[in-house]
Amino acid sequence: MTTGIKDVAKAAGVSAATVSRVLGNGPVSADLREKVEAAIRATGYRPNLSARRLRSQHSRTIGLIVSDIRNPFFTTLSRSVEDAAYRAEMRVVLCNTDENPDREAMYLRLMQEERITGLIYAPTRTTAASLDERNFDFPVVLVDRTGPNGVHDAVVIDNAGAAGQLVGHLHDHGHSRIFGLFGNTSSTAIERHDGYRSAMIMRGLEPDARFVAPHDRAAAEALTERLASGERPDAVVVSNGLMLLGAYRAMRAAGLETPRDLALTGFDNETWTELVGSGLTVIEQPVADIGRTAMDLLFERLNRPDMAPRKVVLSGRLVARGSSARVG
Amino acid sequence: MTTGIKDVAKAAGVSAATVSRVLGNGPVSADLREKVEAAIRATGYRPNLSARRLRSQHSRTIGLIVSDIRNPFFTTLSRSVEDAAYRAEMRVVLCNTDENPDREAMYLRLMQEERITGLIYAPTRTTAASLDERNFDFPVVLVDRTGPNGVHDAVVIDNAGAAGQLVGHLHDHGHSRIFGLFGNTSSTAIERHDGYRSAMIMRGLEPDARFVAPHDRAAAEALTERLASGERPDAVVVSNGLMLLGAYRAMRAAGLETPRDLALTGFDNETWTELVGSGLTVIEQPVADIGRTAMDLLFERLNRPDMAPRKVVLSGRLVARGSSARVG
DNA sequence: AGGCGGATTGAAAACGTTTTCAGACGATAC
DNA sequence: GTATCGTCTGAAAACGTTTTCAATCCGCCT
Repeated sequence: MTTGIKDVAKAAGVSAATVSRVLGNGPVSADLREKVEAAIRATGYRPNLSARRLRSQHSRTIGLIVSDIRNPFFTTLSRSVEDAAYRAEMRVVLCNTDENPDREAMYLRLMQEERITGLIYAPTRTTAASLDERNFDFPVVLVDRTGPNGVHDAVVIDNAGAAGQLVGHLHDHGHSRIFGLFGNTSSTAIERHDGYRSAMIMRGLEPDARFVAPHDRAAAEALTERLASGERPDAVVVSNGLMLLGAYRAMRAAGLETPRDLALTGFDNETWTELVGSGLTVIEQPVADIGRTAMDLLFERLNRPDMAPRKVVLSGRLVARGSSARVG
Repeated sequence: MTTGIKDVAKAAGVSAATVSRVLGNGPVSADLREKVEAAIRATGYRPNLSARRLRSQHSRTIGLIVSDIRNPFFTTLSRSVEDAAYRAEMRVVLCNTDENPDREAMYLRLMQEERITGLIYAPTRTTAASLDERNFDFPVVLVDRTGPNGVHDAVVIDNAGAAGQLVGHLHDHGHSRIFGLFGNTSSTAIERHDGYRSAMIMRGLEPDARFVAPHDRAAAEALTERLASGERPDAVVVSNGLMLLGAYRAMRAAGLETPRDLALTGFDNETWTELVGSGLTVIEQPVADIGRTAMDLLFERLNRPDMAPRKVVLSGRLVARGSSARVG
C-alpha cells in the first residue's frame, strides 16, 4: 500500500539492498547514493520502524516507569530522560503505575514485549523487593527508589542525610518537637524516615513520626489529626512535595501560620513552596541530573554488560526559607 | 535467540498458527487452547510487538505532541490521554517540541515512521498554518490550539469568551486600566487577546496589550517594564500559567501586592495560584476533559474516516479569588 | 597476460508474527 | 449412503526491512 523500500529501489533503478545502505550510511558510490536520495524525495518514502526493528533486533527504545507523571519530580525527570534519549536518537515509552503493583507488573511485561533497549524505573516498595530475582533481558536503572540488595544500577539522593539535615536545621533554629510525616509506598520515604529518626535521637529529641499513603489528602488528614491531639509539635518534616502541599493546606485550615505557629518543611522545591507566605524551607533534589545520570548509567551498562552494579548517590540541597525561621 | 511463537508451538505440539490464534482469541478448540496456554507459561514466551505490528499493520500506538510536558496543562493532558489509551490497550509516544518548528517537523516525521494509529497534537502557530495542506495517513486531533480552516478535528476551550469573562469580572470589580500580557507562539494566545480586546472595547475601555515569548522570564520582564512606564494599570490579564507565574514574581519584585496595588489574573488553575496571598483569580480549563474528548474524537474518526471535521469547544470556568477583589 | 584484492552491488534469506488458503474431520440433511 | 456444510487445524505466504553471501568490476602487481 504505502511506498516501501522496493518502490524507491525501482524508482532509482537499484536494488533494495542499496537503498537500505543509503539509509544506513553503508558503502554506496556517490552517484548511486545521489540517485537513491532523489528517489526517496520523489516518492516521499518513510521507513517503517516496525520492520526495521524486527529485522535489526534493535528497538532503540527506552522505557520509563514512574508512579505519576503529574508528580513534579517525575515530570522533570521524564523531560530530562527524553532529552537525553532523543539526543541519542531513541524513543521513550512512558508508563504511569499510580503506585499500583498490578499496573507495574503489566508495564514490565509490556517493556519485554517492546524489546526495549533499557529501562529507567522508580519501583514501588513491594515490587522493588522482588526485583533482584527477576531476570530482564535489558538493563534496568533504578531512580529515586531502590531495592534492598542492588543487582541493578541505581541513582538516588542521600535521603537519610537530607532528612537529617532538615532536622538539624530545625533544631538549630530552636525547634525541638519535630513531627515527621512520611509516605508508605517507597523505599525513599523509609530512608527519609530513618534519617529523620536517627537525627532526632542523636540530638536527644523524641521521634514522632507517621506513615501514610503518599497523597496530599492523606497527608492533610494525618496532620490535622496530629495537630488536634496531644501536645502540638512546633515543626514538621514532610517526605515529598505532594504531601507537603496537603500538610500546608491542613495547617492553614487549622488557622495556623508558618513559621509563627509551626515550622513546615519538606522535600521537593516546587514552585509554590517559594511563593507561599515567606516561603517553605525544603530539600531541593537535582532532578534533571538524576535523569541524565540514569541515562548515562544505562548507556555504559549497554556497552559493558558485565560491570558490577553501581549506585550513584547525589545530594539534595537545603533551601532555607521563612518557614523555618527562629521564632519568639 | 529468545523464545518465539514456534518454540511455543513445538512445546505444545501444534502449529504456529494455532498459537497465534490462541493469542488473538481466534477459533481454537478448548483442549488445544489449554495445551498452548500451558506451553506459553512453561516457556515464558513474550510476543514480539515489532513483528506483530509489522505483520498486522496495526501499531496500536497514538502519538502526542506538545510543547513541554512540564507545563502543567500538558502534564495533566498527557496523563488523561495515556489513561484513555491504555484503557484501549494502546501505547502513547510523547514528544516535546519546545515550541520549535524544527523539532515539530522531526516529530511529525517520526510519527509517520512509527505508523501511528492517530495523533493528538498541540501545534505551534507557524506549523498550524500549514497543517491543512499536509496529508497524514493517520487522523489528527488538534488540542488547545488550532489551525485556521479546520481540516482536522479539534478540541479547544472558548478562549475569547474566557478572556472576555476575565475582563468583565475585573471591570465589574472596579478595575478599568487592564493590561493584557499574551504569548506569541500559539493560536490560543491570539484568541485570548482577541477576546480581551473586544471585551475592553465593548466596555469602553482602552486595550493595552503586549505579546511576548510564552515563558515566565519574558512575562516577568514585560510586566516589570510596563509597570515602570506611563500610567500604571490597576489590573492584569495573563494568557497562561507559566507567564502568570512570571508576572506574579515581577509584581512582588516591584514591591506590589495583589489586590491592593494590582489585580493579577490569568489562565490555568495551578496549585500555587490558590495558595498565594488571598489567591489569584484564574480561568480553570477542564484539562482532563480535553484529553478524554480528544481521544474520543480520535476513535470516532478511526471508525468513520469520512465524517466532516468537528471542533469541540469546552468552556473554561472563572475561579474568583482574592486577587480580583474590589479595593478601596 | 593473468591473478589478486578491495570496493560496490544485487539476490535471497532472515527477523517473528498474522493471515490466507486449503485440507481434514464430524455432523447434519437428503 | 452420499452430499453438503461448518468448524478446526496446519502449511505457507506475507509484512518491510537489514544482513549475508556471492558476484562483478576495476586497478594494480608480478
